[in-house]
Amino acid sequence: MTTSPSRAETGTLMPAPMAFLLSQLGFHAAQVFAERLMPLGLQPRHFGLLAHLAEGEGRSQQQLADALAIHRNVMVGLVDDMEGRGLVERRRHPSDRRAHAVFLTAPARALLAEARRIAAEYELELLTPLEDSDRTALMALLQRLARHAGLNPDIHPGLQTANHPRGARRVAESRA
Amino acid sequence: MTTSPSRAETGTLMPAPMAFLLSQLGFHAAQVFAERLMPLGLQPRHFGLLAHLAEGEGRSQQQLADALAIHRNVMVGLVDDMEGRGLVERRRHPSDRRAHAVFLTAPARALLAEARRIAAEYELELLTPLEDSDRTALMALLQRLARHAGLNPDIHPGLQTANHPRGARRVAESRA
DNA sequence: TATTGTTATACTCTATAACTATA
DNA sequence: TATAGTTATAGAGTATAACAATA
Repeated sequence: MTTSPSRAETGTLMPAPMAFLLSQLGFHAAQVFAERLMPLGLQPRHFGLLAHLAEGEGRSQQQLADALAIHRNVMVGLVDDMEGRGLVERRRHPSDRRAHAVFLTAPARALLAEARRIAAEYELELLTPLEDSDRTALMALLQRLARHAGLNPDIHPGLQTANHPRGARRVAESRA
Repeated sequence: MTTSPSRAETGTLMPAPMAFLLSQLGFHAAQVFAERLMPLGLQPRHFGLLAHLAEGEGRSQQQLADALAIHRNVMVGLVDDMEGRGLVERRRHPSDRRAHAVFLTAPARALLAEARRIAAEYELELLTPLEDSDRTALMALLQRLARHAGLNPDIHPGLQTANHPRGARRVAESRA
């Protein structure tokens, strides 16, 4: 082979090196996290729902969907899945007979704890090359960017399933 | 409403605040970039291919697929699409009659220039809250993380289409 | 009339495997 | 026998719209 004049945009040639690097790292982190979660039978969206419920149970599916920016139609399947595995329970909503009140089960709490352990473990690996002062500095810088970008701490853009008035999503293909 | 004991994991409660924030920002940046590219009729993958070809034309589809970590089957459709829009040309490969040599067209160069302008513009917006010294520091920190994570400057994980022996991808759903 | 949960349908995207023509 | 490009098929995931029950 040896035909590799490749090794293109190594940073300097990119018009948006920071955005690209940020995006690369962000997708990579999400990918690794998802892989490590797999042995638990969980996907990031499951983790997101569990973590959110742990902060306050009894919410309706619509409330959960809004909070995580997942479409309610998708939330149905997500709750179906987790209820089938005995991780959440649908109970009667105290004030709205149309809605369900979603609760965690004991096994779900144990599973969430384990998932959090895995997340913390990966966090350490990811940050290995940085000393404490660097980590603090990086965190502060990223938070400033996140704040300016208007990011909501509860919402991960990778889990969004459109709808929520949040900007176009349609893709421009000129294929067929 | 006012029923929002929500506002959960605001950073301190997260087991992996840096990884989560990084991922949030990375997905957000990719999302905004994709939206801004849409008016040009381009998706990030189109931009990736154009940018890569601009660094060296005449490569085979397989070489391009390897370089960008896109599956060759997907590369076919991508090149089909772009060829149909007059952005790339498939010519005879000088040394391998099985392969095509892919080249950019003049309109593609103009389009790539415009896309780069858009990218540079977004980069500035994203980095608005940081002064120059902060930007330099952030860039350095992210590069250290990227290097440690083994990221390839040419490959964006969000464009990967599996196959390439790069680790599992299968998802564990226990639905049906 | 609007909203919650649900379901059905169409559509997009991807994975996988196969095939051909070359190597 | 292996590889480049291509195509076909099936599957996962999503968007959209509709519906019944309730607000």
